[in-house]
Amino acid sequence: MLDIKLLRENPEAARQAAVKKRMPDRQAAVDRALSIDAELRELLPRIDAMRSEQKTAGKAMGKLSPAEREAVLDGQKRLKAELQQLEEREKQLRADLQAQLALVPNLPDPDVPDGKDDTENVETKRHGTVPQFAFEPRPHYELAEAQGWVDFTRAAAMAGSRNYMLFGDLALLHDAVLRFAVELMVGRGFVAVDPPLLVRDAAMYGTGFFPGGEEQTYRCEKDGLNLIGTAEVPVTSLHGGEMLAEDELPKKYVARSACFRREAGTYGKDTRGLYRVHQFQKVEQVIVDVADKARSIAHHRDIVQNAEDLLQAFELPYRIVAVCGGDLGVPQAMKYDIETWMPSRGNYGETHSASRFYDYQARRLDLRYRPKDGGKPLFCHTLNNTVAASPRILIPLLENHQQADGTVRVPKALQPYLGGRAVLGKPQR
RNA sequence: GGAGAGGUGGCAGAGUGGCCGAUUGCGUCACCUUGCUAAGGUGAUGUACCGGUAACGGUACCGGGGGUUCGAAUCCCCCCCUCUCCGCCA
Repeated sequence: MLDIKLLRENPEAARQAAVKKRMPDRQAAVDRALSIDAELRELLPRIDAMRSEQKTAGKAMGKLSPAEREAVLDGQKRLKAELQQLEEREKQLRADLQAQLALVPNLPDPDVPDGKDDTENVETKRHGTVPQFAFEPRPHYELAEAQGWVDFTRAAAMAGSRNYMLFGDLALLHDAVLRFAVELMVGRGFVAVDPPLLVRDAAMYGTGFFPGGEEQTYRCEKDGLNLIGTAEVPVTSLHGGEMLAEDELPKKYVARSACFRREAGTYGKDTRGLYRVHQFQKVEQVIVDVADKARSIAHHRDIVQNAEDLLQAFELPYRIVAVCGGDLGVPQAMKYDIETWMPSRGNYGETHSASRFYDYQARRLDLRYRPKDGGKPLFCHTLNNTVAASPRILIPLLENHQQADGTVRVPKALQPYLGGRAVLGKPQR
C-alpha cells in the first residue's frame, strides 16, 4: 500500500494512478481514505489527552489512602466510560482506513505507457527469427497428442476443464525445463526455495493479491488457507514482519512450485491446449533489496535479462513489451512481459512477467530493514519475474522446434537434462 | 487428533496488578585509552502515530483479538505460532 502521508501531500497522484490503471472503483478509495484520515486526526489528540489524564490520575491513586481513593474514583469511572466510546470510534476508523488504503493501487512509474489493455502494451525489444516451416506446422496439442504425450480428455473427465496430463518425453521435457531454470538462477547467486503452496490470507494480502484477487484463488475454507497462484506470494512474504540488516540485502530467491489459478471469467478463452490451465509449475525469481529506486530499476533489468537468457538458451524467438497502465495490476509500479513466439497462435504469447513494486508490497508485509548509516528503519523494495512456467513454455518449445516427421528437436542447452537426447518422439511418417 | 510447556526490544533473556517502555547480557553506534598476536573504558541505542519549524511534549505497542480493573507485560477467555510427549500417517 501507499504511505498515508503521500496521500495527504499529493492525493492527485494517487487518483491519477487509478486513472492510468483504469481502476475507477479504486480511485474513490483515495478520497474515502483521506476523509477517514481527517476524522481520525481530529479524534486522536482528544483521545490521547484523555488517556493521559486517566493515566496520571490512575498512577497517583496507587499512593492514596482508601478515603482519598474513593474521592477520585467516580471521576475516573466517568472518564473511562467516555473514553471507551471514543476508542470504539477510533478502532472503527482505523479498520476502515486500512481497508480503503488497501484498495489504493501503487503509483505507476512514468515509464509505464498509457493504454487501456494488453492490446496497447508497447514493444521494446524483439529477439530471434520467427521460423519458416517447409511443411504444415502443427499446434502443440495436436503434435503432443499424436505422440501420446498429453491427454486432455481423461484429465478433464476426472478433474474438469483446463486440466491436462503429461506423459513420457513431454513429462520429461517439462521437468527438464524447470531444472534448467533453477540451475541457471542458482548459478547467478539466487537461493533455491521450495515454498508452501497453501498460505494464509495475510500472505495474499501482503503481496497485493487480496483484496481483489479472491475469485482467481482456490481456497480451502475449512482451514482458511489459499492455494498460491505463484511462488511470489510465499517467497516475498518470507521476511514479512521482520527487520532485516542492510548487510543481508539484497535477498535473491528462486522458487520452484506448483501454481493454481481458477481462471474465473476466462470461459471460452484459450480453451485448447496447454496455454491457460488451472495448475502448472513455475520457477520464479524474487528479489528483496534496499529502498533505492535506481537499484530497483537495475534489478528489474537483471531479472528480465535472466529470463531472456533462458529463452535464448532454448533457441526461442521472443519480444518484450512494456505493460501499459490499463493492463498493470494493483501493486505493480512497472511491468515488462516477455512474450515468446507461438506458431499456432501466429503471434507472441506471454510466458514471463517481470514486476517491480518499490515498497508497495513491503509496506503491506511490514518488511523492513535497518539502514547501515543508523537511520530509521525503511521498507524494502521487492521485485519478481518468471524464469520458466511450464507447461506454457512447452508450447513454443514444441511448436518452434517441431520437425516434418512429427518429432521435436531439443535445444542443446536442454539435452543434458534429457539424457543427452537431441530429438524427442517417434517419427510419424 | 489428545496432553503439557512456552511466545517480552536487532538477538538472548529477567520481570506475576500501580515504582515497567520494561533489569541485564550480546550486538550496533560515538568518544576515549592502550605498543607484546587486538583488547579495555565511558556513553548512547525500540517502533509507530498525534501535536510542534525545532528543541520537545503526548499516546499506543511485551504473539494477535476480546474481557476484568480507577490502573494489565503481569489476572480471565478465544485464536495463532514454537517446543516436548502420545496417537495417526506419505
